Amino acid sequence: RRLLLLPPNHLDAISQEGLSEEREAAGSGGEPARKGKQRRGGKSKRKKAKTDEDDDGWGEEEDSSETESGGGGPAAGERQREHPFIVTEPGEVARAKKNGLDYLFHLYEQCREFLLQVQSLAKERGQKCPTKVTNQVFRYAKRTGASYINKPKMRHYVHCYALHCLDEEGSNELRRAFKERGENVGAWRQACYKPLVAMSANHGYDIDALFNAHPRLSIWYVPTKLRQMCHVARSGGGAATSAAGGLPPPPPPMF
Amino acid sequence: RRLLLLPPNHLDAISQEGLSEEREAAGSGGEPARKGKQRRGGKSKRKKAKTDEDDDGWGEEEDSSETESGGGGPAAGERQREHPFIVTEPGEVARAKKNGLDYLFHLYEQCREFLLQVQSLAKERGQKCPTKVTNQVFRYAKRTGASYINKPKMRHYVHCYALHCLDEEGSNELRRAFKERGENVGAWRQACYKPLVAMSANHGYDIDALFNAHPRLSIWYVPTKLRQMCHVARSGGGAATSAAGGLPPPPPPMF
DNA sequence: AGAAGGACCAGTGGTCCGTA
DNA sequence: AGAAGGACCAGTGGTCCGTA
Repeated sequence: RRLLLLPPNHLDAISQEGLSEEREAAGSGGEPARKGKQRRGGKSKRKKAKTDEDDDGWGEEEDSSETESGGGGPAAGERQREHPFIVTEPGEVARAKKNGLDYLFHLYEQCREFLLQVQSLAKERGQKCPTKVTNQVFRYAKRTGASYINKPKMRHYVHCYALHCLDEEGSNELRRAFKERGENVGAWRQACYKPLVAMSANHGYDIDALFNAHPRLSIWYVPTKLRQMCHVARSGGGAATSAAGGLPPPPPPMF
Repeated sequence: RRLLLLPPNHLDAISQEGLSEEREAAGSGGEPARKGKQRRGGKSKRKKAKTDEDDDGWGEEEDSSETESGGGGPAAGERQREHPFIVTEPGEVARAKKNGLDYLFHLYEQCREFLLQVQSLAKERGQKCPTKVTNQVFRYAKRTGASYINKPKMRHYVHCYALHCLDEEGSNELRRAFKERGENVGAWRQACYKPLVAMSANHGYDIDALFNAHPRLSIWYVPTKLRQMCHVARSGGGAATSAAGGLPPPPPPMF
């Protein structure tokens, strides 16, 4: 069951060791390992050879077509990243060093499971219990081996996941349309904002309420840009722009 | 209406100016005002002469009995603080440079009003809306002139306020008993923990649930020590201490 | 060019400890 | 001594920008 959650090309504990070595090597002499703006040098991450259990049918590849370093795993000095996403239809499996959108959404479900575990641990220990996917959860995910999950990525696509949660049909249609047109992931991502703003209008443009009403979505922070777009839509959506003085801003057109 | 919320001895805008001067004087030469561990020197706060409107019947004094500086307001170089709390019965007004516990609890109600204002502003502006009394709320309170409200003080007595909210009768009895015995505020404060832990037992020792069930209490963070005490009570409250290996810790005796 | 993510940064929750 | 609160600090939310 757990293995089904692994990504097609995840990094493993070996990478963690690589990181550790890097960290230790940095503090030469034992001083508190200054973290100046320049801490980008050391390249020592490694990728492990893919094992059979890792093939979970989610995307597959990254094996024989390993060109950059001849034989086995990549040489030291290569920085391993997740493959970029491409716009895929629902159910479509991405090929050729790409990841599909089903996999993207799957990462959000994984984060939710990590949150549930962190919550469960916190309760056992009598500690504060997070209600959202926090830094603590990302750290836990990484420690648990899910090194392919990171905060910037998850935050970047939250609103895409939101559309998937709130209007799966609409989300699916959008994916098909953008794949058809050959648009890249960035364009699809941008297009996910509009239907969400439209949905928020039915709730007085309260995007937080919309997120909180959905149990799998409520654990995610509302992205700043989406909140701003809903605010602008509420304020500027009407015919005329209020020319009156400062105080009570445009009333929300509720339902 | 607003004036009724002011404390018996609040500081005012003058104090803020004093602080500003202090801050500017610190950065001698224009460098980024280093904030080393030593930033404790400058004394430049001032207290303003009390005006008639300030007499709101909450505690009164600090007027003619001003001994330390002869005539009018205190001289520059005096650091003004709120008067310390003393244990008072419900309805009892503290005298002689002391503040009573009704006033303490009143501060919590004031913070709630400041939170409501911050929330209202945030919603108007389409910004994140705090659900708790955060740093932002304390900053807003201070800016609005409530310089007598500060975070360490409010956090220090949160559990006392919790008892007042959740069991006003019990809280009142405790106050009477501790006043009778001539106990100081610290002793009364310590005594407020126990009844709360006992109440939490009825909710599976889930102190967060207890806080969240009360609308005026739910806006306050659960104090670390109270959470720990509830955890200890849940774990060690039973007859025997589990000698078994690590994993599933003591089950909560729920109701 | 398009995209993934290490690392930074302003402001947070939490509370110590120099102060009165 | 008992108590109020300025100021510190580790770890947060947020995302930029050097990287691949």
